[in-house]
Amino acid sequence: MKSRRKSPVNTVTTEPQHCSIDLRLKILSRLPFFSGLPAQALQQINQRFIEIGYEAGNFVYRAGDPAERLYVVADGKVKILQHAPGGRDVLLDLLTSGEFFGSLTTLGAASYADTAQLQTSACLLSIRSEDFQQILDAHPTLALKAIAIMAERINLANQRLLQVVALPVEQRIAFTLLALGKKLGRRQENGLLIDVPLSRDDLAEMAGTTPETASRVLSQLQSSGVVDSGRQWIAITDVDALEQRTTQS
Amino acid sequence: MKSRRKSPVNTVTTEPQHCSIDLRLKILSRLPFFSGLPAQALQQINQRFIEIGYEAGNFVYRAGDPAERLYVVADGKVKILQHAPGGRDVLLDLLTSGEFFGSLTTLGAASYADTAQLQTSACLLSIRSEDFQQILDAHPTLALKAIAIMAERINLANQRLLQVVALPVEQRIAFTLLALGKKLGRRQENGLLIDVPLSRDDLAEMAGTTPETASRVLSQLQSSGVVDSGRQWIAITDVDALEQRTTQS
DNA sequence: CGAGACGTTGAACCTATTCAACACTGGTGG
DNA sequence: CCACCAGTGTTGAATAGGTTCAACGTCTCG
Repeated sequence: MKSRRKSPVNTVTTEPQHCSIDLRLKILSRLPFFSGLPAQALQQINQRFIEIGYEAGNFVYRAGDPAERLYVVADGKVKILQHAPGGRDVLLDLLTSGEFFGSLTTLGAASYADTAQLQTSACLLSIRSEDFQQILDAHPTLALKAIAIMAERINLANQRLLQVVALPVEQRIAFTLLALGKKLGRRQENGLLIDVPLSRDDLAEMAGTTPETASRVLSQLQSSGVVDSGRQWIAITDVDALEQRTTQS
Repeated sequence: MKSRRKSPVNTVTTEPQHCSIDLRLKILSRLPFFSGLPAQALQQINQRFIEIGYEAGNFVYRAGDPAERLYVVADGKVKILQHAPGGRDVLLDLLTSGEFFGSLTTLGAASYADTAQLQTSACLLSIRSEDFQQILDAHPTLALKAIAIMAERINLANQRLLQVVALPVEQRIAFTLLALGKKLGRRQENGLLIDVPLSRDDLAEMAGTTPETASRVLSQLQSSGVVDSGRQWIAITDVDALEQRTTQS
């Protein structure tokens, strides 16, 4: 039975009102950064942010652009890419509501090393690095949290490096799908849906392989009943079975 | 001509007096963290550190150990490893005098994700994460610097991931050697000596390949006159030629 | 001097890429 | 409304790059 249902992924375009001032405060207060901060301080911080609405496919910034802003995802999904000279890319992360990216301070590199592109239409909050640096200066607790989050990201990057070097493609794809499921999964009748439009190319760029190989592995997983997938969507139907694939053959 | 001179790498064991109290202050003031801080504050911070001398090969900590200390390299070289279940490891970094590793705050993961091992005998300064967190709290400028340094490390990790995915072994090894030369290079008659004992296994673990392949590539580079190497040492005799190898065949 | 770690080289093998052809899907414009 | 087309996904076969296994050489240190 090869009938592929239409994509169950929610592709509804973000409405303008989703970026309302109310949502802004809510998003900011949900951020690991700002949780626990007095409402007044939050209000002040909120004023420094501007909001930007984009359509899917648009670039927030490209590698090489001057790095002078920090971004927070209010609604939608953003993908962070790294380009190789040979044309092959790596998809570093898929960010969702509440996560930040870009430049935190003015101390770092002068230009972005990676590219940020909208995976779906989205609403972003943005602040000048300069302004955010002042906020960090005024609230040392926030800086400590930022350090902790960045430490985690370093560990994640190292983990992925290890996987690419030490594990076969099949296992890497299994890990990638599980991570996506954990982060972006939505419970459904058919299983755990990865709730973002995701092509074979995207998956390949996450697992460090080619779209053809990603397709092959996915086909095999599908015929084993571990995942269900179609055009631009993937659902994990058997999480345990997929976890087993991360260890052996 | 295959005569290999004895290793030109300085393998002198760190003497106890290298870890003297004088050196401690000097090392700390050289740290990106603490540069520009008033001498008095530095003195206070210095008191929170303890010093530890280790012999080459010893482990500072292993993956899984409770993460509760931050370390600073006073003298010697430390390698940071990540272990794969299959036995294959990745050498994440080779730290030298002035660099830090370990756990900066108590907010992060409860245990280390990587392993720190001495590449040479070394002297380390160490502070409890708890105490360091207080220092960061008291000096927001330090926290900002820490954030910048971590952002750079994230970029570095992503860069390496990209290389492993997109570039052939030869180019990865060339990049690795150039990075090592830039960081640990010492000018010599025969060229730029990578001033740390480095086996083929180490090089392989840095470039994400096997010792056999590393040896083969190195042999080829040697017969082209680009590098000179022996047991546990490598020198770059022609930096420009090596840089060319990072782009093409 | 002997033993063990380190390094080199060869040959077979295998995994994943590459190249290519084809199928399906969804949206656009005639 | 249908036909078309570009984007997306699938599958096959050939290829190549690197690993693996193995044997041997060399250096260092006790």
